[in-house]
This record gives sequence, C-alpha cells and structure tokens, in this order.
Amino acid sequence: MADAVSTPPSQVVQTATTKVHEVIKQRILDGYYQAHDYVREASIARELEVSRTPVREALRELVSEGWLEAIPHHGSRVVAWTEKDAREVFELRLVLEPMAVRLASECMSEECLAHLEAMAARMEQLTERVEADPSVRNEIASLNHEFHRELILAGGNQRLATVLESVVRTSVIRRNFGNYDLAHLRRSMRHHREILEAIRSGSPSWAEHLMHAHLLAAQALHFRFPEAPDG
Amino acid sequence: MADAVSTPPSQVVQTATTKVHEVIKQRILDGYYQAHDYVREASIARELEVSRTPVREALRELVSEGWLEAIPHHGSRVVAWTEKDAREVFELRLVLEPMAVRLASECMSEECLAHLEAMAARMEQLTERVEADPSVRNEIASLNHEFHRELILAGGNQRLATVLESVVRTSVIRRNFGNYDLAHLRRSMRHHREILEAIRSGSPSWAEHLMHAHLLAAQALHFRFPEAPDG
DNA sequence: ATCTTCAACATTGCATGCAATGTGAGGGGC
DNA sequence: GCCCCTCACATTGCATGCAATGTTGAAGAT
Repeated sequence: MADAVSTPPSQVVQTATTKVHEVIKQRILDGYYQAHDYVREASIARELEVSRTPVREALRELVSEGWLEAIPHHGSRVVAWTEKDAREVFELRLVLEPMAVRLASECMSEECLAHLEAMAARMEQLTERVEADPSVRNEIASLNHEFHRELILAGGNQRLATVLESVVRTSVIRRNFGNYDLAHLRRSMRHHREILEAIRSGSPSWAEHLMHAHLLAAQALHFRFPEAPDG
Repeated sequence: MADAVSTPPSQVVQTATTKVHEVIKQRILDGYYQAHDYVREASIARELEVSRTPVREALRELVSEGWLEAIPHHGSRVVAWTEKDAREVFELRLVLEPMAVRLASECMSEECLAHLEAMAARMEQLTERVEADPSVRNEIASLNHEFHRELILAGGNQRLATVLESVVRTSVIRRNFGNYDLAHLRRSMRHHREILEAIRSGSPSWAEHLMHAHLLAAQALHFRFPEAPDG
C-alpha cells in the first residue's frame, strides 16, 4: 500500500522535461515538424543541450496527448491529419461547444460576461481594419480562440474544457480567418454578440443554438476552403 | 528538420514500461491504491523488479491520462474523486453517448447490430438469474460496459470513442449494478432492446433520445445511491 | 539479374549513479 | 512557550552507459 500524505497539489515549475515538451509542441504548431516526421531523441537532446531522459519523458507525454504516435523500438512521429480527422473534430465541437455555452449561460458572472463583451467589441473594431491591414487577421484569430476558450471555461465543467482543448488544439494548426471575406467575418462577429446577448437575457437554449449555428457556418466555409478552420 | 520516413504504424509489443503502466492502472481500479495515495517510483521499481526509468515513464503516461496527478519534485498520487467530478462526467456522457448512438444508427452494419442484439439477449437472461445468484451482477455489468462500448465504436468517430473512454474509465471504479433492484435492471434491459430497435428501424433520432433517457434513468439512481454508477 | 543472408549501424529501451529539490525534525534565539 | 533557522533525509530530476531491437545494404548463391 502506498503512503497517504495530504499535501497541497501541483505548482508551476520549469523542468527540463517541460521545456522540451513545450519546444516540440510549438514546433509542431509552427509546422517545423510536419506530418510523419520522426522526432529523434538524440537530435533533440543535442539541440536543446539536455540528456535523452527528459526528451524521452516529453515524447511520452506528447504521445499521450495525441501530438505524436510512438512505434516501439522505432521512434515517435508527428501524427498525420486527414479529412476524416477534421470531420470528427467538427462533429465533436458541434456537440460540445453548444453544451458548454448552455452551461456557461446558466452560471455566468457579470464580471466574466463583461470581459467577453469587451473581447467581442475589440474583435469588431479589428474586423473593420482588415481591409486596410490584412495582418490584423492573426490578432482576430487569437482573440477569437480566447473568446471561445473563456466561454467554455465559464461553464464550470472542467472535464468538458479539458476535452475540448485536447480535441481542438491538435486539429487547428493555423488559427486564422484566411478564407473569410469581410462579410463572413462580420457575420461571425454578430454571432458572438448575439450569443452574449442570449446569455445576458438568461436564455441557455438560445445561446446553445446560436453556438451550434455559429459552428455550422464556420464548418461550411471550412469544407469549401479546406485550409480555413476555427469558428 | 526531422527525417520523414514512411514506415508502417504501431504494433503491440510488451515493454517494461507498458507492464508497469498496466499494473498501476489495475491497482487503481482495484482500489489497492486509493485517492491521494502516493505512488513511489522506487517502491514500484523494487516490487516489479525493474529500474526506476520505466516506472517514471509509466507514471508520466498515467498522469497524462488522468489517473494520477504529479507534484514536481514530490511525487505522483492517485487523483481524488469528488461529487463534482461525478456530475461532470454524467453531463458529458449525457451529450456524447446519445451523439454516438445517433452516428452509429446512421452507419450500422447488420453484423454489428446482430452482435449487439446477442449481447442484449445475454444480459436479459442473466437479469432473470440475479435473484437466485447475485454474483451474476458482475457479469451483467461487464456485458453492459461492452455493449455501450461497442455501440460507441460503431459510430465510426474514433475521437469520440477515445474521449468517452478517457472520460468514463477514470470515473467508474466499480462497474456494477449493486443498487439496481430487479425492476430497475429489467428497465435498463428494455432500454437496450429499444435502442437496438430504433437503430434497426433506421431512426437515429429515436435511438439518440432513448440513450439520453437511458442515461438519465441511471443518473437518477446514482445520485440517490451515491455508490452505484454506470447506465 | 534476383533473391537470401547476415552483419554493421541507427535508434529506442533500460539500469544505475549523481544532482537538485522539497520535507521535516531538532536546536538555538527571543 | 513559540518561532525561525539549519541540516539531514527522502524523493524526484537528470545524465550516461549498455542492452535489445529494428533497419539497411552489401555480399554471395542460385
């Protein structure tokens, strides 16, 4: 039997393993490592000037999280991404995000709602500058991701947030609105506004179905322009 | 950049790490390790006669999978299980399993459906023997788990199956019907039958809502008798 | 020329030792 | 008596070397 000490839970410490973990994950997101590239323990260890041990542990974690796939005695490689994967993720988001919004609208605090409205306002401002300065698309995409994320967390179901994070993150490599024209962007912003209005008016069902529609709209654009993701 | 070799994917190999992984997971399920027990690298290593290295890797994986929580420089312990966790899991199942059944009923093969019907029939037979021999409850629970599992897999959404597996498995430690009386058991069996009938008749919506109701019934029993889980 | 065999190489899997960090107990000061 | 400081111990974090396994390519036989 193991010893049962009752000590406080985790902290935020930077170890070699976490460092390697972050670096590899970022490289996958950046596209530096591409699908089916093998991530070799020795080369990473040399490069980051650590031993193979923390590299191995980081790789194990990345495999468990779905970034890499391990082939025993052969190595770990970046998972490939197929059309089927994209559809699976959309199917899941289509069910989970509306659920999250429903939960959020049942327990939303004024403070959190105000913050979401501020983010929505900021995105709207940026949207009107897209034609003059296309680079703001990245900023909008980042805010959009944060908006959805905060909405999901507001629901209070920690597992739901974790699941959505793990499902979405490995899918959407490039979070931008590259294939949204101005009309589509404005529509997306209106959706955000209306979702918040539904929450403020205390209608979980309204908010839930708006999010569903919001995602379907994004999905329609995605499968017309296979490069553009994210609602 | 990494090398991009195109070799066949994973296999099934038994390494020391996988062995340690299985043992610890089983011990958690068996209740040998209890909530907040620390799982020490050295003691496990001694016990299983391996070095600390594979133990450490197994622990990392178990942390990623949600069985343990790691406290840097202090150790990994079995996660505690609260009432809130149980409610979160139920909320998720309530959304995900009906979705899975809907998908399944849209692409169900005759072979798979026949197998499910056979399992349902077997469970019904066992149900009628419960009063004479209470030990068959375990067998029913096992079959029930397999039934749900197969139904989920039939939907064809691999991610959904993975998510449900990871969400459900860490929650339901004891998969039994300990608090179901005969009437509840029979009702549960009727639910299974009716879900299969809905699928056979080609009505995804019918099947979906039946599963929803099936889970709500289980949930009602669970929160009345906090020890009994699993629909 | 083609297929088979086998040996050298590359890579991961595992063991062990040491370093870093956290914890707790005991002693000294107030 | 209470608090703080320090040091010893327990535990994890990391580095390194060797073993096991998989792969590749060349030599030899047919």
